Amino acid sequence: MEKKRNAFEMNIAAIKLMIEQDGLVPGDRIPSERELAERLAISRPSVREALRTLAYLGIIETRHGGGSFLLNRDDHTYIQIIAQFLVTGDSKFEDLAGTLRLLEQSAIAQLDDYTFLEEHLDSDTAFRETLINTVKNDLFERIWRQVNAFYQSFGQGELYTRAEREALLKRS
Amino acid sequence: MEKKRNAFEMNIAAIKLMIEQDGLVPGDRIPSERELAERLAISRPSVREALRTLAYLGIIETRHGGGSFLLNRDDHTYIQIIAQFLVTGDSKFEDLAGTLRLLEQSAIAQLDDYTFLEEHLDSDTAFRETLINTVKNDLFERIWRQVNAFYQSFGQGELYTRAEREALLKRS
DNA sequence: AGGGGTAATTGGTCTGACCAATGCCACCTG
DNA sequence: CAGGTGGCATTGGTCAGACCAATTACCCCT
Repeated sequence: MEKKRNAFEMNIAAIKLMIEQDGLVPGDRIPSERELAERLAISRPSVREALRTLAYLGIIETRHGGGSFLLNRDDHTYIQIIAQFLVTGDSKFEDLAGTLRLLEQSAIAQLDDYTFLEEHLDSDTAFRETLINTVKNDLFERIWRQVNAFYQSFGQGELYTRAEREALLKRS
Repeated sequence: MEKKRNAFEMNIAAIKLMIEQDGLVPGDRIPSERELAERLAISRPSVREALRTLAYLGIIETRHGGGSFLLNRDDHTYIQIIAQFLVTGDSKFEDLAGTLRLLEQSAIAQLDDYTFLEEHLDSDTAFRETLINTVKNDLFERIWRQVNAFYQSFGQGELYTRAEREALLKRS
């Protein structure tokens, strides 16, 4: 395929290829930085630049003095990375509240039984937390948690009043 | 809060913070590696490890001899990069499709006039793109775009059939 | 056999150097 | 004066080597 990629990306690809060829599985330790440098015929700084990126992506984990280990792909660290860049910059606070309302509205729309939600009408956080848990979708839940965490970091209060919570349930 | 992050992630955060404080916008050139090292009081290899990661994520672009430049957010390729490492199970894919349906459902729920959407019933992508544009919420739109880009990277086809698109409009 | 301490291993960081590509600017040439 | 053209400064790309810090492995002594 494209062999015009720069050296850095080729190094990442080479390390990935070596992991596959060595038959390494999540949890295994990958060769040390010095050994990788020797096997790939590149310097250790170059190896480190590649490993640091892989670690940032959640592909591997490095332990000082211990080594680098393949991570389980189910750790879902990728969504954290995505969220980190989603919430940076110029996202206004109104966007945060609005996005939360949209997410929770779609969660309510697919509810068939919502009687147990009435038990949490008194607490804004418990109400919304319980609501999101009814959606059996891990990605959706993680997105909501990130947006909600960012919303909370602004130190704002409740998203809905009690009357609004009651109205949400009656509308369905 | 979490200030126990390792030095590498703090360097990335520091560079991102400097970009914001300097008021840099996409297209601008960021300080040279040597200048960054001096301003952040770290070594150039450490700066490079951070910059290489940012470049791999598509946040910046580096030109040999020219410098490093901020890229437009829309050009970020980290979704595809991460997807490259996650192409294993279809369980994740189900989450992607489900999340997209939830997001778009909430977009439809707040529509009052949807006649112009009928013009795009023939195209799945145009239909959903137009739908999201009706929501005047930058953060919501960005989340949708990222999830949709992730979904597309799996090479799947349409999210809805034409009949489903028509049903979505009639239900409102 | 168990515990403790030391040495080897490994990641973390830095200094310094040199090469390669780019960009700028003065200089030369028509 | 206009345009090219060469060289020099800047900047990224890569490497070698060194030293520190944390962990691990192993040996030795009890």
